[in-house]
Amino acid sequence: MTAAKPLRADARRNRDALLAKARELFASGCFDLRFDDFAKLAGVGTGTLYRHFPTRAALAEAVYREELTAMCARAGELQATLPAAEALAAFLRGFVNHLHTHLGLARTLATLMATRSDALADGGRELDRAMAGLLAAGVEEGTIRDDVGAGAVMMVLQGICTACDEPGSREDADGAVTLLLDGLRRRPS
Amino acid sequence: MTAAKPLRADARRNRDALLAKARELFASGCFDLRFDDFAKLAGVGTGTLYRHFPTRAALAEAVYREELTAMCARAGELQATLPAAEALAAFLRGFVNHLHTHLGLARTLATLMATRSDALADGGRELDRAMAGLLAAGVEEGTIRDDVGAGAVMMVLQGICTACDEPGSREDADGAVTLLLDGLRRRPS
DNA sequence: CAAGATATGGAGACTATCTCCACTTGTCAA
DNA sequence: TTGACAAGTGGAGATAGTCTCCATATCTTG
Repeated sequence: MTAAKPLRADARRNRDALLAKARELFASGCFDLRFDDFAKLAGVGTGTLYRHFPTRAALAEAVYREELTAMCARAGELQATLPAAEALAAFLRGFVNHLHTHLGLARTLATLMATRSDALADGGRELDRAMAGLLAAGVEEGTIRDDVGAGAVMMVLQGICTACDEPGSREDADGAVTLLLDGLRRRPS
Repeated sequence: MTAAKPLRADARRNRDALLAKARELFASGCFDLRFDDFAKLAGVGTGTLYRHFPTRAALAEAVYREELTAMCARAGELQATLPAAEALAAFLRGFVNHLHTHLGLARTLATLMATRSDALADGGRELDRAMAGLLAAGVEEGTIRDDVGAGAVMMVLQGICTACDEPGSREDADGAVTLLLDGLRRRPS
Protein backbone atom coordinates (compact mmCIF):
# COMPACT_ATOMS: atom_id res chain seq x y z
CA MET A 1 0.00 0.00 0.00
CA THR A 2 2.88 2.32 0.76
CA ALA A 3 5.52 0.65 -1.44
CA ALA A 4 4.00 1.26 -4.84
CA LYS A 5 7.05 2.97 -6.33
CA PRO A 6 10.69 2.01 -5.89
CA LEU A 7 11.97 5.59 -6.11
CA ARG A 8 15.21 6.08 -8.00
CA ALA A 9 18.34 6.44 -5.92
CA ASP A 10 18.99 10.12 -6.53
CA ALA A 11 15.33 10.90 -6.14
CA ARG A 12 15.30 9.32 -2.72
CA ARG A 13 18.43 11.27 -1.81
CA ASN A 14 16.80 14.56 -2.77
CA ARG A 15 13.64 13.71 -0.99
CA ASP A 16 15.55 12.95 2.15
CA ALA A 17 17.57 16.13 1.90
CA LEU A 18 14.34 18.08 1.62
CA LEU A 19 12.83 16.34 4.60
CA ALA A 20 15.95 16.76 6.68
CA LYS A 21 16.17 20.46 5.96
CA ALA A 22 12.48 20.96 6.61
CA ARG A 23 12.72 19.14 9.89
CA GLU A 24 15.64 21.30 10.87
CA LEU A 25 13.87 24.50 9.95
CA PHE A 26 10.62 23.56 11.62
CA ALA A 27 12.51 22.65 14.75
CA SER A 28 14.05 26.09 14.84
CA GLY A 29 10.71 27.80 14.43
CA CYS A 30 10.78 28.75 10.74
CA PHE A 31 7.39 27.80 9.40
CA ASP A 32 6.55 30.55 6.99
CA LEU A 33 9.62 30.41 4.87
CA ARG A 34 9.14 31.09 1.19
CA PHE A 35 8.34 27.66 -0.17
CA ASP A 36 10.85 27.84 -2.99
CA ASP A 37 13.56 28.51 -0.46
CA PHE A 38 13.17 25.12 1.11
CA ALA A 39 14.50 23.86 -2.18
CA LYS A 40 17.35 26.33 -2.32
CA LEU A 41 18.33 25.55 1.27
CA ALA A 42 18.17 21.81 0.74
CA GLY A 43 20.29 22.21 -2.35
CA VAL A 44 17.76 21.06 -4.92
CA GLY A 45 15.77 22.82 -7.61
CA THR A 46 12.31 24.23 -7.21
CA GLY A 47 10.85 21.69 -9.57
CA THR A 48 12.24 18.86 -7.51
CA LEU A 49 10.68 20.22 -4.38
CA TYR A 50 7.29 20.50 -6.04
CA ARG A 51 7.54 17.04 -7.51
CA HIS A 52 8.14 15.47 -4.13
CA PHE A 53 5.86 17.68 -2.08
CA PRO A 54 3.18 19.45 -4.06
CA THR A 55 2.21 21.68 -1.18
CA ARG A 56 3.52 23.04 2.04
CA ALA A 57 1.09 20.85 3.90
CA ALA A 58 2.36 17.76 2.13
CA LEU A 59 5.88 18.57 3.25
CA ALA A 60 4.77 19.20 6.79
CA GLU A 61 2.85 15.98 6.85
CA ALA A 62 5.83 14.00 5.64
CA VAL A 63 8.05 15.62 8.23
CA TYR A 64 5.74 14.77 11.08
CA ARG A 65 4.36 11.51 9.82
CA GLU A 66 6.75 9.40 11.87
CA GLU A 67 6.20 11.41 14.97
CA LEU A 68 2.46 11.23 14.60
CA THR A 69 2.59 7.50 14.03
CA ALA A 70 4.66 7.15 17.17
CA MET A 71 2.06 9.05 19.15
CA CYS A 72 -0.70 6.84 17.88
CA ALA A 73 1.34 3.78 18.75
CA ARG A 74 1.70 5.16 22.22
CA ALA A 75 -2.06 5.35 22.46
CA GLY A 76 -2.12 1.63 21.76
CA GLU A 77 0.46 0.90 24.43
CA LEU A 78 -1.33 2.93 27.04
CA GLN A 79 -4.54 1.24 26.19
CA ALA A 80 -2.89 -2.13 26.66
CA THR A 81 -1.33 -1.37 30.03
CA LEU A 82 -3.80 0.88 31.83
CA PRO A 83 -7.48 0.99 32.60
CA ALA A 84 -9.17 2.74 29.69
CA ALA A 85 -10.02 5.97 31.48
CA GLU A 86 -6.48 6.36 32.69
CA ALA A 87 -5.08 5.53 29.31
CA LEU A 88 -7.24 8.23 27.80
CA ALA A 89 -6.13 10.75 30.37
CA ALA A 90 -2.49 9.84 30.00
CA PHE A 91 -2.72 10.07 26.26
CA LEU A 92 -4.39 13.44 26.20
CA ARG A 93 -2.08 14.95 28.77
CA GLY A 94 0.91 13.56 26.96
CA PHE A 95 -0.45 14.85 23.70
CA VAL A 96 -0.77 18.40 24.92
CA ASN A 97 2.60 18.23 26.55
CA HIS A 98 4.16 17.05 23.36
CA LEU A 99 2.46 19.71 21.30
CA HIS A 100 3.85 22.43 23.44
CA THR A 101 7.39 21.33 22.86
CA HIS A 102 6.85 20.63 19.18
CA LEU A 103 5.02 23.59 17.78
CA GLY A 104 5.62 22.45 14.24
CA LEU A 105 3.63 19.34 14.97
CA ALA A 106 0.85 21.43 16.45
CA ARG A 107 0.66 23.58 13.35
CA THR A 108 0.76 20.60 11.11
CA LEU A 109 -2.01 18.84 12.96
CA ALA A 110 -4.13 21.95 12.94
CA THR A 111 -3.75 22.06 9.20
CA LEU A 112 -4.37 18.39 8.71
CA MET A 113 -7.50 18.45 10.80
CA ALA A 114 -8.80 21.41 8.85
CA THR A 115 -8.31 19.49 5.61
CA ARG A 116 -10.41 16.45 6.25
CA SER A 117 -11.50 15.87 2.70
CA ASP A 118 -8.03 15.68 1.25
CA ALA A 119 -5.64 12.90 0.35
CA LEU A 120 -3.01 14.19 2.69
CA ALA A 121 -5.30 13.89 5.64
CA ASP A 122 -4.59 10.27 6.42
CA GLY A 123 -2.11 11.50 8.99
CA GLY A 124 -5.07 13.13 10.66
CA ARG A 125 -7.19 10.08 10.29
CA GLU A 126 -4.56 8.03 12.04
CA LEU A 127 -4.96 10.17 15.11
CA ASP A 128 -8.69 9.97 14.72
CA ARG A 129 -8.57 6.21 14.82
CA ALA A 130 -6.33 6.12 17.87
CA MET A 131 -8.72 8.45 19.63
CA ALA A 132 -11.73 6.38 18.68
CA GLY A 133 -9.96 3.30 20.01
CA LEU A 134 -9.27 4.87 23.37
CA LEU A 135 -12.84 6.06 23.69
CA ALA A 136 -14.32 2.74 22.68
CA ALA A 137 -12.26 0.97 25.31
CA GLY A 138 -13.53 3.40 27.91
CA VAL A 139 -17.10 2.89 26.88
CA GLU A 140 -16.60 -0.83 27.06
CA GLU A 141 -15.09 -0.44 30.49
CA GLY A 142 -18.06 1.65 31.54
CA THR A 143 -16.10 4.71 32.59
CA ILE A 144 -16.58 6.80 29.48
CA ARG A 145 -19.88 8.10 28.18
CA ASP A 146 -21.12 6.63 24.94
CA ASP A 147 -23.24 9.46 23.65
CA VAL A 148 -20.43 11.62 22.31
CA GLY A 149 -18.29 10.57 19.40
CA ALA A 150 -14.59 10.84 18.72
CA GLY A 151 -15.29 13.67 16.32
CA ALA A 152 -16.28 15.93 19.15
CA VAL A 153 -13.07 15.18 20.97
CA MET A 154 -11.06 15.80 17.82
CA MET A 155 -12.76 19.13 17.48
CA VAL A 156 -11.52 20.14 20.88
CA LEU A 157 -8.05 18.91 20.03
CA GLN A 158 -8.17 20.96 16.90
CA GLY A 159 -8.81 24.03 18.98
CA ILE A 160 -5.88 23.18 21.19
CA CYS A 161 -3.56 22.60 18.26
CA THR A 162 -4.57 25.83 16.62
CA ALA A 163 -4.08 27.88 19.75
CA CYS A 164 -0.82 26.22 20.67
CA ASP A 165 1.66 28.77 19.48
CA GLU A 166 -0.09 31.55 21.25
CA PRO A 167 2.18 32.49 24.17
CA GLY A 168 0.76 31.42 27.49
CA SER A 169 -1.59 28.92 25.93
CA ARG A 170 -0.19 26.06 27.93
CA GLU A 171 -2.36 26.63 30.94
CA ASP A 172 -5.50 27.01 28.87
CA ALA A 173 -4.69 23.89 26.91
CA ASP A 174 -4.37 21.95 30.14
CA GLY A 175 -7.64 23.43 31.28
CA ALA A 176 -9.31 22.37 28.06
CA VAL A 177 -8.06 18.82 28.55
CA THR A 178 -9.36 18.82 32.08
CA LEU A 179 -12.77 19.87 30.83
CA LEU A 180 -12.60 17.24 28.16
CA LEU A 181 -11.72 14.44 30.54
CA ASP A 182 -14.29 15.40 33.11
CA GLY A 183 -16.87 15.87 30.42
CA LEU A 184 -16.16 12.47 29.01
CA ARG A 185 -16.61 10.62 32.26
CA ARG A 186 -19.71 8.54 32.38
CA ARG A 187 -22.23 10.42 34.46
CA PRO A 188 -24.21 8.62 37.08
CA SER A 189 -27.38 9.68 35.27
CA MET B 1 -13.56 55.98 21.83
CA THR B 2 -15.20 54.93 18.60
CA ALA B 3 -16.03 58.36 17.24
CA ALA B 4 -12.55 59.73 16.70
CA LYS B 5 -13.07 60.64 13.04
CA PRO B 6 -16.14 62.14 11.41
CA LEU B 7 -15.66 60.38 8.06
CA ARG B 8 -16.41 62.44 5.01
CA ALA B 9 -19.75 61.79 3.31
CA ASP B 10 -18.43 60.06 0.20
CA ALA B 11 -15.99 58.07 2.27
CA ARG B 12 -18.77 56.73 4.40
CA ARG B 13 -20.75 55.89 1.29
CA ASN B 14 -17.90 53.88 -0.13
CA ARG B 15 -17.28 52.16 3.13
CA ASP B 16 -20.89 51.16 3.35
CA ALA B 17 -20.95 49.93 -0.22
CA LEU B 18 -17.94 47.77 0.56
CA LEU B 19 -19.54 46.39 3.68
CA ALA B 20 -22.82 45.73 1.95
CA LYS B 21 -21.19 43.88 -0.90
CA ALA B 22 -19.01 41.88 1.46
CA ARG B 23 -22.00 40.94 3.55
CA GLU B 24 -23.84 39.85 0.47
CA LEU B 25 -20.92 37.78 -0.79
CA PHE B 26 -20.22 36.18 2.56
CA ALA B 27 -23.85 35.29 2.91
CA SER B 28 -23.74 33.49 -0.39
CA GLY B 29 -20.67 31.52 0.56
CA CYS B 30 -17.95 33.43 -1.29
CA PHE B 31 -15.14 33.80 1.17
CA ASP B 32 -12.04 33.34 -0.88
CA LEU B 33 -12.72 35.93 -3.50
CA ARG B 34 -9.71 37.83 -4.80
CA PHE B 35 -9.46 40.72 -2.41
CA ASP B 36 -9.18 43.35 -5.11
CA ASP B 37 -12.40 42.10 -6.59
CA PHE B 38 -14.37 43.12 -3.56
CA ALA B 39 -13.50 46.61 -4.63
CA LYS B 40 -14.44 46.06 -8.23
CA LEU B 41 -17.74 44.47 -7.25
CA ALA B 42 -18.57 47.20 -4.80
CA GLY B 43 -17.79 49.77 -7.47
CA VAL B 44 -14.82 51.41 -5.80
CA GLY B 45 -11.11 51.44 -6.51
CA THR B 46 -8.57 49.08 -5.00
CA GLY B 47 -6.96 51.84 -3.03
CA THR B 48 -10.24 52.76 -1.44
CA LEU B 49 -10.81 49.21 -0.32
CA TYR B 50 -7.37 49.03 1.26
CA ARG B 51 -7.77 52.38 2.94
CA HIS B 52 -10.96 51.31 4.65
CA PHE B 53 -10.04 47.70 5.33
CA PRO B 54 -6.33 47.00 5.32
CA THR B 55 -6.82 43.25 5.40
CA ARG B 56 -9.35 40.63 4.62
CA ALA B 57 -9.74 39.98 8.31
CA ALA B 58 -10.47 43.63 8.97
CA LEU B 59 -13.26 43.52 6.43
CA ALA B 60 -14.67 40.33 7.88
CA GLU B 61 -14.52 41.76 11.34
CA ALA B 62 -16.38 44.88 10.28
CA VAL B 63 -19.02 42.78 8.55
CA TYR B 64 -19.66 40.66 11.58
CA ARG B 65 -19.02 43.18 14.29
CA GLU B 66 -22.68 43.97 14.80
CA GLU B 67 -23.68 40.38 14.83
CA LEU B 68 -20.99 39.52 17.31
CA THR B 69 -21.95 42.37 19.54
CA ALA B 70 -25.53 41.17 19.45
CA MET B 71 -24.44 37.73 20.53
CA CYS B 72 -22.50 39.12 23.42
CA ALA B 73 -25.46 41.20 24.43
CA ARG B 74 -27.53 38.07 24.40
CA ALA B 75 -25.08 36.55 26.85
CA GLY B 76 -25.82 39.43 29.16
CA GLU B 77 -29.56 38.98 28.84
CA LEU B 78 -29.42 35.28 29.51
CA GLN B 79 -27.26 35.92 32.49
CA ALA B 80 -29.80 38.35 33.82
CA THR B 81 -32.81 36.10 33.40
CA LEU B 82 -31.60 32.59 34.11
CA PRO B 83 -29.58 30.76 36.71
CA ALA B 84 -25.94 31.02 35.69
CA ALA B 85 -25.47 27.40 34.68
CA GLU B 86 -28.52 27.50 32.46
CA ALA B 87 -27.50 30.80 30.98
CA LEU B 88 -24.16 29.34 30.09
CA ALA B 89 -25.73 26.30 28.51
CA ALA B 90 -28.25 28.36 26.60
CA PHE B 91 -25.56 30.67 25.36
CA LEU B 92 -23.25 27.93 24.17
CA ARG B 93 -26.00 25.97 22.47
CA GLY B 94 -27.28 29.11 20.83
CA PHE B 95 -23.79 30.01 19.80
CA VAL B 96 -23.17 26.75 18.02
CA ASN B 97 -26.56 26.89 16.44
CA HIS B 98 -25.92 30.35 15.14
CA LEU B 99 -22.51 29.42 13.81
CA HIS B 100 -23.93 26.65 11.74
CA THR B 101 -26.30 28.96 9.95
CA HIS B 102 -23.75 31.73 9.58
CA LEU B 103 -20.60 30.11 8.33
CA GLY B 104 -19.03 33.45 7.56
CA LEU B 105 -19.24 34.34 11.21
CA ALA B 106 -17.65 31.05 12.12
CA ARG B 107 -14.75 31.66 9.80
CA THR B 108 -14.33 35.16 11.00
CA LEU B 109 -14.32 34.14 14.62
CA ALA B 110 -11.83 31.40 13.94
CA THR B 111 -9.56 33.98 12.39
CA LEU B 112 -10.07 36.52 15.12
CA MET B 113 -9.32 34.03 17.84
CA ALA B 114 -6.18 32.96 16.07
CA THR B 115 -5.01 36.56 15.99
CA ARG B 116 -5.04 37.42 19.62
CA SER B 117 -2.15 39.84 19.56
CA ASP B 118 -3.63 42.14 16.96
CA ALA B 119 -5.58 45.33 16.96
CA LEU B 120 -8.44 43.79 15.08
CA ALA B 121 -8.96 41.22 17.75
CA ASP B 122 -11.20 43.30 19.96
CA GLY B 123 -14.12 41.58 18.33
CA GLY B 124 -12.66 38.40 19.73
CA ARG B 125 -12.03 39.95 23.09
CA GLU B 126 -15.64 41.00 23.28
CA LEU B 127 -16.68 37.39 23.12
CA ASP B 128 -13.97 36.53 25.57
CA ARG B 129 -15.38 38.98 28.08
CA ALA B 130 -18.91 37.73 27.65
CA MET B 131 -17.70 34.20 28.25
CA ALA B 132 -15.74 35.21 31.30
CA GLY B 133 -18.83 36.91 32.67
CA LEU B 134 -20.99 33.85 32.25
CA LEU B 135 -18.42 31.65 33.91
CA ALA B 136 -17.87 34.02 36.79
CA ALA B 137 -21.58 34.10 37.48
CA GLY B 138 -21.62 30.33 37.53
CA VAL B 139 -18.71 30.15 39.91
CA GLU B 140 -20.43 32.65 42.15
CA GLU B 141 -23.56 30.57 42.02
CA GLY B 142 -21.56 27.50 42.91
CA THR B 143 -22.52 25.44 39.89
CA ILE B 144 -19.44 26.00 37.77
CA ARG B 145 -15.94 24.92 38.65
CA ASP B 146 -13.48 27.65 39.42
CA ASP B 147 -10.23 25.96 38.48
CA VAL B 148 -10.52 26.37 34.73
CA GLY B 149 -10.39 29.75 33.05
CA ALA B 150 -12.34 31.27 30.21
CA GLY B 151 -9.32 30.80 27.99
CA ALA B 152 -9.78 27.07 28.06
CA VAL B 153 -13.39 27.42 27.03
CA MET B 154 -12.45 29.80 24.26
CA MET B 155 -9.97 27.27 23.01
CA VAL B 156 -12.72 24.73 22.62
CA LEU B 157 -14.88 27.30 20.88
CA GLN B 158 -12.05 28.02 18.54
CA GLY B 159 -11.97 24.38 17.58
CA ILE B 160 -15.68 24.43 16.95
CA CYS B 161 -15.48 27.58 14.84
CA THR B 162 -12.63 26.21 12.80
CA ALA B 163 -14.34 22.91 12.14
CA CYS B 164 -17.69 24.47 11.39
CA ASP B 165 -17.72 24.44 7.64
CA GLU B 166 -16.78 20.80 7.49
CA PRO B 167 -19.90 19.02 6.33
CA GLY B 168 -21.52 17.01 9.07
CA SER B 169 -19.74 18.90 11.81
CA ARG B 170 -22.97 19.88 13.45
CA GLU B 171 -23.32 16.75 15.49
CA ASP B 172 -19.72 16.84 16.64
CA ALA B 173 -20.02 20.49 17.56
CA ASP B 174 -23.01 19.69 19.71
CA GLY B 175 -21.06 16.86 21.26
CA ALA B 176 -18.18 19.18 22.03
CA VAL B 177 -20.54 21.59 23.75
CA THR B 178 -21.99 18.77 25.77
CA LEU B 179 -18.53 17.79 26.91
CA LEU B 180 -17.77 21.36 27.69
CA LEU B 181 -20.88 21.89 29.77
CA ASP B 182 -20.51 18.67 31.69
CA GLY B 183 -16.83 19.30 32.18
CA LEU B 184 -17.53 22.74 33.54
CA ARG B 185 -20.01 21.59 36.16
CA ARG B 186 -18.67 21.86 39.64
CA ARG B 187 -17.72 18.36 40.70
CA PRO B 188 -18.71 17.07 44.11
CA SER B 189 -15.01 16.65 44.88
C1' DC C 1 27.60 0.08 -22.52
C1' DA C 2 23.46 1.61 -24.99
C1' DA C 3 18.81 2.80 -24.67
C1' DG C 4 15.03 4.00 -22.27
C1' DA C 5 13.10 5.47 -18.14
C1' DT C 6 13.35 8.61 -14.53
C1' DA C 7 14.50 12.76 -12.33
C1' DT C 8 16.57 17.47 -12.26
C1' DG C 9 16.74 22.62 -11.91
C1' DG C 10 15.76 27.08 -12.47
C1' DA C 11 14.04 30.60 -15.75
C1' DG C 12 9.97 32.71 -16.25
C1' DA C 13 4.74 32.69 -16.49
C1' DC C 14 1.15 33.57 -13.53
C1' DT C 15 -1.43 35.46 -9.72
C1' DA C 16 -2.72 37.99 -5.65
C1' DT C 17 -1.48 41.75 -2.70
C1' DC C 18 -0.63 46.28 -1.78
C1' DT C 19 1.41 51.11 -2.71
C1' DC C 20 1.57 55.44 -4.67
C1' DC C 21 0.19 59.79 -6.31
C1' DA C 22 -2.06 62.83 -9.82
C1' DC C 23 -6.61 63.91 -9.68
C1' DT C 24 -11.55 64.44 -7.90
C1' DT C 25 -14.80 65.52 -4.43
C1' DG C 26 -16.52 67.37 -0.19
C1' DT C 27 -16.41 70.92 3.44
C1' DC C 28 -16.47 75.25 5.45
C1' DA C 29 -15.38 80.04 6.27
C1' DA C 30 -16.04 84.30 4.29
C1' DT D 1 -22.01 81.47 -3.84
C1' DT D 2 -17.34 80.60 -4.10
C1' DG D 3 -12.47 79.75 -3.29
C1' DA D 4 -9.15 77.14 -0.98
C1' DC D 5 -7.79 73.48 1.62
C1' DA D 6 -8.43 68.95 3.41
C1' DA D 7 -10.02 64.49 2.55
C1' DG D 8 -10.71 60.81 -0.34
C1' DT D 9 -10.32 58.29 -4.87
C1' DG D 10 -8.91 54.87 -8.34
C1' DG D 11 -6.28 52.00 -10.85
C1' DA D 12 -1.71 51.32 -13.05
C1' DG D 13 2.13 49.08 -11.80
C1' DA D 14 5.71 47.46 -8.31
C1' DT D 15 6.43 43.43 -5.48
C1' DA D 16 6.55 38.94 -4.14
C1' DG D 17 5.06 34.21 -3.68
C1' DT D 18 3.63 29.93 -6.30
C1' DC D 19 4.01 26.68 -9.65
C1' DT D 20 5.00 24.91 -14.58
C1' DC D 21 7.66 23.47 -18.26
C1' DC D 22 11.16 21.21 -20.71
C1' DA D 23 16.00 20.83 -22.32
C1' DT D 24 19.33 18.47 -19.88
C1' DA D 25 21.43 15.20 -16.67
C1' DT D 26 21.37 10.92 -14.14
C1' DC D 27 20.15 6.36 -13.04
C1' DT D 28 18.96 1.45 -14.29
C1' DT D 29 18.56 -2.56 -16.77
C1' DG D 30 19.30 -5.93 -20.34
